[in-house]
Amino acid sequence: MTELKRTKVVDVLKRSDYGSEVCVKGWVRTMRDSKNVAFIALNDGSVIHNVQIVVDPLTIGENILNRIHTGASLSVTGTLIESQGSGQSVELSAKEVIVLGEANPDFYPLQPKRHSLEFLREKGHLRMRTNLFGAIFRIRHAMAFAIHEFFNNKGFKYWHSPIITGSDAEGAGEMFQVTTLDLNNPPRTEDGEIDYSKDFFGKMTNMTVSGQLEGELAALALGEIYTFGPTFRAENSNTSRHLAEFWMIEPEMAFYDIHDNMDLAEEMLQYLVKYALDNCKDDLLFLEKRLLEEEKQKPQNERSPMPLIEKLEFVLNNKFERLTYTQAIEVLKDSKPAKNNKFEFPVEWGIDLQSEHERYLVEKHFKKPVILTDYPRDIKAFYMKQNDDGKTVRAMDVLFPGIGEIIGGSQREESYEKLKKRIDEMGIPEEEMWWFLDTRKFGTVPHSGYGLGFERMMLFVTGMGNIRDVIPFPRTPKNAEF
RNA sequence: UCCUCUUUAGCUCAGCUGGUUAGAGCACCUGACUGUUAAUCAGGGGGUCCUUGGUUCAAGUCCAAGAAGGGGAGCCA
Repeated sequence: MTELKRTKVVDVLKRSDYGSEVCVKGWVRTMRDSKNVAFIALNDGSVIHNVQIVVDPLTIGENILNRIHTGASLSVTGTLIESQGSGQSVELSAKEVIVLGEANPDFYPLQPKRHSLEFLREKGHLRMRTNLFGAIFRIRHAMAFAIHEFFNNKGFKYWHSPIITGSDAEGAGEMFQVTTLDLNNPPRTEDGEIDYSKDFFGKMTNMTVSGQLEGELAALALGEIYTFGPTFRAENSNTSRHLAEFWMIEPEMAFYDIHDNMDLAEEMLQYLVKYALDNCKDDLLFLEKRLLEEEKQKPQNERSPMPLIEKLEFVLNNKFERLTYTQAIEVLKDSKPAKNNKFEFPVEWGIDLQSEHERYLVEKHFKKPVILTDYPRDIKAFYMKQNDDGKTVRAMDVLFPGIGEIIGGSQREESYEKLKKRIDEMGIPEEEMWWFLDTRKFGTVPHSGYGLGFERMMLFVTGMGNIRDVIPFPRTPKNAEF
């Protein structure tokens, strides 16, 4: 018998040439059987939907059917038929079922029922076999692809900043050290300090916390670049919005001022949302339905203001609100919670905005994404362009409902003197920054850039609540399983 | 790191002011059923009540410490 080529489930479901022979392969989601007929829901990850296999126990045989449980992998050859049931239009009438791999029901942890997200996190090696995580990771792929498509369409060059850095001046948080020294017996200098000249790179090295500084070098040569790679922060952060290893998109553009920067950020975010709506509708519908069911159990005031797809369309169809930090402080001071002393942290010019302040602006006051600019100099990074007022810098943060800061960026300081002065003021060792300063010494130009947290974008698009559920294998304090 | 909540069957959870043999639904096994959609119905097996220590005649239940996990905060993307 000549072997029939496999057809993916996503393609089988589109067909209507009833009577054709078809071969599908996949994993069993559920099996229902009765005396004369059994039904197998088979999924192969190509689409959220299953194909229904109709099995006549006399044809296939009890010894095969007894080996089929949720999670088992099958190769099924059969005839494409119009479904007599109501849940689907096509199904497969099985002629041959081969059990590729059994899944012992005494040990296979996934059941055809709802599991808690916490439980599935502990089964991180299997959770992508569920409808939910299948949908999430198909969308994750689509978002990554859309990012490359967006920037490529605009002529940006995909740039690879190094993962291992010899600089600890990136200024975005605690770093993971990279070393090949024997930790039990490290070489020491005469002073008793660890002698990093004996380390692999001849100096102390760490995992990068940002590819921005090297990205700026590239922007000042190629014009417009973006990075898209993993980033590492050794912060002891235990929240639903932080990971120790996450993916970040960092565009850097020569000749862009802060307004060009904001335009690009807004256009990119809307492009990604549109891409999801255009290409991931089935998965989004599943996520929306799941979210609605989940929220039924919550009190009214904790529920989302609109269903997932409506929320995405809203962001797509409305301009982001743009205002300065100073204006935002005015709005906050005038707000009800401020007047009733409801904010835990009082509002005054100069403070770093707290979560409660950002949430008020985005979720209560403007009710849409907000871009804040021109923050006080003292609460922002050294490389941001200083305004003429001597107090503020040309920073921009994009704030999203439910997520908070999804993008942080700025116009960069292009003046050698001003940048040098700031580096000195903040006590950053100049010998580590000479190459960065050189860009301002030789052919400097106005330029801008920002960083988008990929998983935070994923949170928004999928409507998920915990960042650990939108990355395949989350790395967080005390957790590096799988 | 701080605040707060949780930890009982494979999973999701109930178990009141301490009191005999620890409960349900789902899953699993057996049987019934001509087409099911997380099928249904009947029966069955299944527990170191997170760990350690304490209070008590008696602890799943009260107290203390620890561990793991959730939610919130800080840091940020």
